[in-house]
Amino acid sequence: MTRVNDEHHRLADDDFADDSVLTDLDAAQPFEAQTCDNACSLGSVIVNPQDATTEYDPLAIEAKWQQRWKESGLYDADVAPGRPKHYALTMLPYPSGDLHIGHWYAIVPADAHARFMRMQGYNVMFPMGFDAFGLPAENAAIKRNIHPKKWTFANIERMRGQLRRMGTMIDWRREAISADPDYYRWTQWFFVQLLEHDLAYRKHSPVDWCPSCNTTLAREQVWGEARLCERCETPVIRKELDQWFFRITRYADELLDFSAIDWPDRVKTLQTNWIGRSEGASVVFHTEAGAPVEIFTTRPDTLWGATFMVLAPEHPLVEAVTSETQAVEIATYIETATRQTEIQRLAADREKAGVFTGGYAINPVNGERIPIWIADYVLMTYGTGAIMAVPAHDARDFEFARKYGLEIRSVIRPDQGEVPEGAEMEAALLTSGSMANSGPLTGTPAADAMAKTLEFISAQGIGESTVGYRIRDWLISRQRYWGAPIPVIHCKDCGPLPVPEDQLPVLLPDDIEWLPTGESPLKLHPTWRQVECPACGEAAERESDTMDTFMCSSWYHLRYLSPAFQDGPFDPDEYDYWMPVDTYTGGIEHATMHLIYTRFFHKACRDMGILEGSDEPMVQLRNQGIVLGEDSEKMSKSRGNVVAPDAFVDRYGSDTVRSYLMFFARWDQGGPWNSRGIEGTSRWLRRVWSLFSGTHQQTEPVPGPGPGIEEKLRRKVHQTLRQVTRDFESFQFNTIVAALMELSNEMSLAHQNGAYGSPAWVEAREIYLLMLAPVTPHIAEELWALSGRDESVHLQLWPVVDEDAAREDEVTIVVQVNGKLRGRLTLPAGASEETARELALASPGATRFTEGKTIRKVIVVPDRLVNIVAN
RNA sequence: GCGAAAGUGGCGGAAUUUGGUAGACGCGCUAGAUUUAGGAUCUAGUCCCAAAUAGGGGUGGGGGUUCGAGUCCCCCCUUUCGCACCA
Repeated sequence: MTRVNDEHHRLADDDFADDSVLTDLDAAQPFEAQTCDNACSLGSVIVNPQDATTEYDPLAIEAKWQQRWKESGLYDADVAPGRPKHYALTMLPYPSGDLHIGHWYAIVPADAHARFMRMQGYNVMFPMGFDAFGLPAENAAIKRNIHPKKWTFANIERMRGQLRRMGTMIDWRREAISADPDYYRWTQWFFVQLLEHDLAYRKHSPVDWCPSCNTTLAREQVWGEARLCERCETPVIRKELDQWFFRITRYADELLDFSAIDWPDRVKTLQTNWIGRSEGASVVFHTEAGAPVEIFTTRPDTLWGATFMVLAPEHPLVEAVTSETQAVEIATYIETATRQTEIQRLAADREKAGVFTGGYAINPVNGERIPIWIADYVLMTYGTGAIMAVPAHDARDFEFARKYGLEIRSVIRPDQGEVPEGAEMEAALLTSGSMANSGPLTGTPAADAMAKTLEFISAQGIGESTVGYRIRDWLISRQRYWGAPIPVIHCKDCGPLPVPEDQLPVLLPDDIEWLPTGESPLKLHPTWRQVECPACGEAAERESDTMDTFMCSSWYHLRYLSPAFQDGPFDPDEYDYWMPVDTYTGGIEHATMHLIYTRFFHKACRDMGILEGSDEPMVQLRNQGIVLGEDSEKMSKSRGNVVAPDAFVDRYGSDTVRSYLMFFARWDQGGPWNSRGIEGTSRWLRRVWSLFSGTHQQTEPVPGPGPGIEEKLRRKVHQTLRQVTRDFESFQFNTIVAALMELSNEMSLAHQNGAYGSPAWVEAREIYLLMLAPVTPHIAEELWALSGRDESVHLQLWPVVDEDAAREDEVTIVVQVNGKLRGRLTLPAGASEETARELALASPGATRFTEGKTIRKVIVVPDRLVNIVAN
């Protein structure tokens, strides 16, 4: 999960991970929040020498408050029965070395939202941790000869400091690190539970293997048609191996049910497509060779149009059905097909090719003898690896039939027209129609075709309705060192057995050696694998594969509940209070990986009796977009367009970086970083500072506010409060900052007009600082203190909109003639339709255009507009 | 090919509840003020055409509904993302 922000930081951005980090690593120092003293000595970059005594000095302010917040435990979140809770979670980072701008973009608005919820009165927990197992650490180890553990924990230390500088409300007491034995002990424990509940199994099967990462990958980690490794974009190859799987397919139907969660449609669609449920039938075809072949079809109503059958080249019955005369050709084809997959099935318009096996099957609905072919357009991994081919009504089968001169027979009568003659068809007929040439079912209308056919085949005992899924069981074995060892012992006599719970964790050995074979050092370790069989006591061997790191990240939100808990993966009291996660934020790239795994994991744990309550782990999900480089390209070290947040924090302070990240783009969309744009939020905060720190005070005596000034100020304040509240609720951070900028402009004007010091001003300042608190917590805290408050601004409740004050008492009414803007009227709010109509009709803007015309109609929208229709 | 999202100034982006003043806020730019200086600050301006404040045009293109469309409907184009021989 790792990639808090953009897609594969983990490895594709090894770019990020390796070089950049390692250069500093020897000198890696814990990065502590600056104390006031040294921060002050750094000085402020933006200085107006004339105001040297009162200038905004973000670095000093931020360091001071971060220190105080830490000391006072301001953000500690504890179980408080009876108090409404809010569990705000953001996807944990992978400790790649340095926090980059994408991490800031993911975490800062999530933090602002969490702070807002806290001011709404919730007991908010906002924890953080590290997804610390994974390949970059091993790559670093091999490349730089640093132990993965050392590399990882040094990076964590560094990133922790960088995270602190953000000024978040993270409760660090809850930090969890997946590579910590106290953590992975429980990851292993979960594996054992899954194994004992038959939700984990070991199977010898073809799996995707990345030759560059030297490990197997889950189906979810193989991308695109070219079948590239998700991390290094190397084409994967296929290997036959004994591997561990989790039965996620058992949960396919439940995972399609999103009714209990508020997640973006996009994610729900991605997961739905990934699961790929399709209803159909399985039908058994007998073969002349004897072995029955089961097929899956979504169109059982076209059974009578099946004129041949196709098996995947890997289908186990290929050999059995192949005739002697075709054996050589078949063997050659299989070899070619296999090699093709191994090299990589090259892209685009692969023409369908296949070979006749020489064998025949019997179509069970009509007893016809149909040839059996093999072709690689039939996939062993979907359905049963065998299809009935209905060329008249399937585009692929049609193409294949034409190429090899196989019979095409239409069994659908289109709504208009006749049943097409197979030999004359130019393309497969895919539209609906009634059944034709279909024996007893001929004439069945399209609407009943499926049901009737299913009824028929089930009555005949030749098939039944089934559901096919695209999703496959989750392959979790990795042939790597830096991961949680799969807690299994292989005994010659007793088979694979789980490590007994009292022997967990199975610790990773530290004394490892990297051999150039690319193989996991665990496999080659001289002693680590040697154990006694827990059942018979004989010599046995440890499993040397480790778990997919997505297993670690499937339950980290549970470890945050009680990271030190020793009697189980989490403290049930904490679970009962805090779970489920109320707001989850992170990148969309995990839609079909982490976000589907963690749902499965939660449901599996529920069924194993480990947890109860909500059927879903995370109630609300929101995704942020990606920050691109200034060149509008994805950031990468090789492109040299990586934005380093530290430099901007040094120069402008965290509050400025925070507010700019919230302001510069729609959060869910992201966009290119602009180093000049940040000047805008920097200026804004300096103006806010001078407005509220006292430096804006005029030396001349102020005559007092003019007429209506206070009222106008209050109106703007409460209107802004209404908007900001609503925008926080809907994660519209850019307009929150815009609204605050607008209000400070308005207040500046009010100040010039003598509002300073008036009751309306005092109220405005208070509300302003409260609204500012979640966005820029340090400056808000400092100005709050300067205004004479003793208690932290972050302990205050969110202000309430005074609707009376927010109400406009005068409105501008637009006068249109034939829909075109012709003038404006200022009227008291709530003026009657008659008044508006008459004033509009008499207005010079209108009369100029209505003169000499007949007025046909006048539309009056109260407090909005008057449209005069005339011709 | 299938699925989803999106096209608004030079740029990032606003336009809420319900179709009702398009361009909020900021960047950039222009002019001026101030300053020894400025990548500082302040003031004014900044959709286009046209022009002193009139008027016309304008939200990817075309059509439609409506008194009125960035917003609703239909067709097309473009971009991005996901899936991709799924039977």
